[in-house]
Amino acid sequence: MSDRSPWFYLTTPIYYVNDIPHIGHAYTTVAADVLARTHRLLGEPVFFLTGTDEHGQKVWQSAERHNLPPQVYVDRILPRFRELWEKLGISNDDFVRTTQPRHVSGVRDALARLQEKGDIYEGAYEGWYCLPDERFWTDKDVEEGLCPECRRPVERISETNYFFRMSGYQDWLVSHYESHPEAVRPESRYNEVMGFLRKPLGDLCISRPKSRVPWGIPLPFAPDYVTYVWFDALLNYITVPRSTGATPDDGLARLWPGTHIVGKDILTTHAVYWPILLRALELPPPRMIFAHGWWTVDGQKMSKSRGNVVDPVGLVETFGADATRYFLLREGQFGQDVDFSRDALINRINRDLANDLGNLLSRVAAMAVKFFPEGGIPRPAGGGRREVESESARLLPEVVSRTVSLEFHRALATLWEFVGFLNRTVDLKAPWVLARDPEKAAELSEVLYDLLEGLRLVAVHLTPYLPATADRILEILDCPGTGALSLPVHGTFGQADAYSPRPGAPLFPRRDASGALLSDEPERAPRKAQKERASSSDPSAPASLPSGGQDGSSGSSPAGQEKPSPAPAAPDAPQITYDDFSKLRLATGIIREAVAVPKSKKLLKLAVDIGEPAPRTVVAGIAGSYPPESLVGKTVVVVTNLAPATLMGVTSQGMLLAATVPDGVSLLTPDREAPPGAGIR
RNA sequence: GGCGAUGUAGCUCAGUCGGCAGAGCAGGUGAAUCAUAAUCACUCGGUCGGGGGUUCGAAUCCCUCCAUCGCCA
Repeated sequence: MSDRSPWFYLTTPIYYVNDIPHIGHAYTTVAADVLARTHRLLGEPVFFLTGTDEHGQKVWQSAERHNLPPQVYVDRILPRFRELWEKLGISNDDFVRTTQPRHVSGVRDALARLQEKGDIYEGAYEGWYCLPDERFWTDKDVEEGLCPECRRPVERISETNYFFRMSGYQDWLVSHYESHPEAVRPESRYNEVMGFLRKPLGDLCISRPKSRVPWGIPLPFAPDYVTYVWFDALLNYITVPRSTGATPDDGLARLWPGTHIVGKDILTTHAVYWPILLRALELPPPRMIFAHGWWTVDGQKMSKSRGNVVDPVGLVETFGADATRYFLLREGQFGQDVDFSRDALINRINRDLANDLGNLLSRVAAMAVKFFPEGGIPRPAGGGRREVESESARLLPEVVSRTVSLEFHRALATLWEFVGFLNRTVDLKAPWVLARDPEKAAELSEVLYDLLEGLRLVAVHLTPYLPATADRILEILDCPGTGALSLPVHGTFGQADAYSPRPGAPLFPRRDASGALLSDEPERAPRKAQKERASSSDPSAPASLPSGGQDGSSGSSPAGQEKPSPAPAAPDAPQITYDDFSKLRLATGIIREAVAVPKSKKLLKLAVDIGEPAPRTVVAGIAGSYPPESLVGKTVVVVTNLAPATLMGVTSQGMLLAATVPDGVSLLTPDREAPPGAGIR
């Protein structure tokens, strides 16, 4: 099999569906997303896979506790991950679940093959078993009857199981790594793996008796056993490629070998067991395994028992997907541990995103419009000094090469070097001075073109990291990407013919120390006040960080500013004018009929009387909070000039206003009786 | 206990082949007024963990001690 498939096949680990997603999951997946998007930007065919690990004892037990069949249970908790990836803008090409038939059959095929080759044997095993960790320990490991890893009690278990013969492949693996030192990174992890391989490898237990663990893939040759979750999970990296071709072998030949991004905790599994398993299946080893570091929180290890687990959903909701992505990859080296703190996050947002980048775009776009109200700032003819061009040619290729080698923080630092250069250029060229002298009009135009073109290049190179922000920059520059961007086509200076930018709301509003938006800062400099804020300003903050709009936060704003923070309802929501608001037509309406929309869990079809000759049909996603019969006769608030939309086959001619509350929604209703169709302002 | 790594400015870190100690953030001073009180310039700040050695010359190479971390047992 050729090792040089043109495809860039990239995976994250599949996440244990029983876990609550935390910042570490987000870290791995965002990093992989940036890498995948960069390779796409370079014009390579990319297959980016993530997914969930759904078998095993813990899932089975949770399902039992919820009184649900395991499959129903995992279907129900799956959205925790899926929705997080959606919110974070993850561009995976496929999503594997270990309960999918394509995976199950792939695992069974692999097991049957190993069995035929004689790489699997039956053996007895006796040892101490830690139920929560789902692993055995030897007598030496166990201290006082407690699991050495999690300190919970272990139990003595003796059982017959199936084992995978690994020892026969050890020499091969060592020589493979000796000739491919780049295959495990960073280097310190490579050294660890080589150290691990200096000692003889034991065989790997790959089964669990069904009587103890009923939730898994049955062994094809021993139906009373299920496949051990690790073995099951690893194989996803090839069961999915198998499912993408006309035949399994076609699909595999196209995509495999892949590149794996994993956390440092699962390095041995991926760098030792997995290549050997592949070898036994006569497949080549992975191209590269990169083990990244862990997040600490305010200098402390992140753990459930400490209660300091950082919730990525809260981060995205408070700070936005792009700011979160930026922080994750900018704050530390990808191979090493990094510390999370709310102060550091806010600092990155204010300094790098708002001040350096956002403000650069604001000032350049504002000057372009001010000095050339008709727009059309052309690409300067001929040569001349092109500092921006040469600087872009010096720095931007490095941004790409750093990214491709997974040095994300250095890639971003380099891109920000260019941003800083553009800011310096503004000060140096002082367009506002040029603008005072009509004879300098040509020079002014050239300077602005250079800056705008520089900003376009920033946006293009930002695409993998901050996709939504990159789009917004291109929109403001009025050169939105025509479909897919490509570095060879769009990545060099001088591509745009002319600029007529359209300034918009700030890319990243500044935040105060509590994280609230500072959209309209008061006259009297609050800067001193911020500087003076006690370092112990929010002793209460540590644990639950940004788990949504905890209203404690605005009250604890520094220096006793009583000013209510300007409603940070939607973190990235631009400020609107009264004109904007007045476009909205709101009216009271009385619900005359309410029925469930067939096949929908959330939607109700309502007939709402808003004083028009006939009631309007409005489809509302409130079935979770209101039984249909409870709604008839209720007075509600309707947006009446919303463009109609068809949901589940029913056309809705408006929408109801409702507050989002913890357990669903709460409809807005007038405080006193109001007739249908009363206007609302 | 074995193997490996790390220790550089208040913080986070870069430092190639041995050749005058660097960046960002934080601190200080000033300039500018296009911009989200943003930006820009200048500046303060280091016994390169301790000790010893090699060398004309050591953050860099060698030895040793200390501290921290990782993998394994």
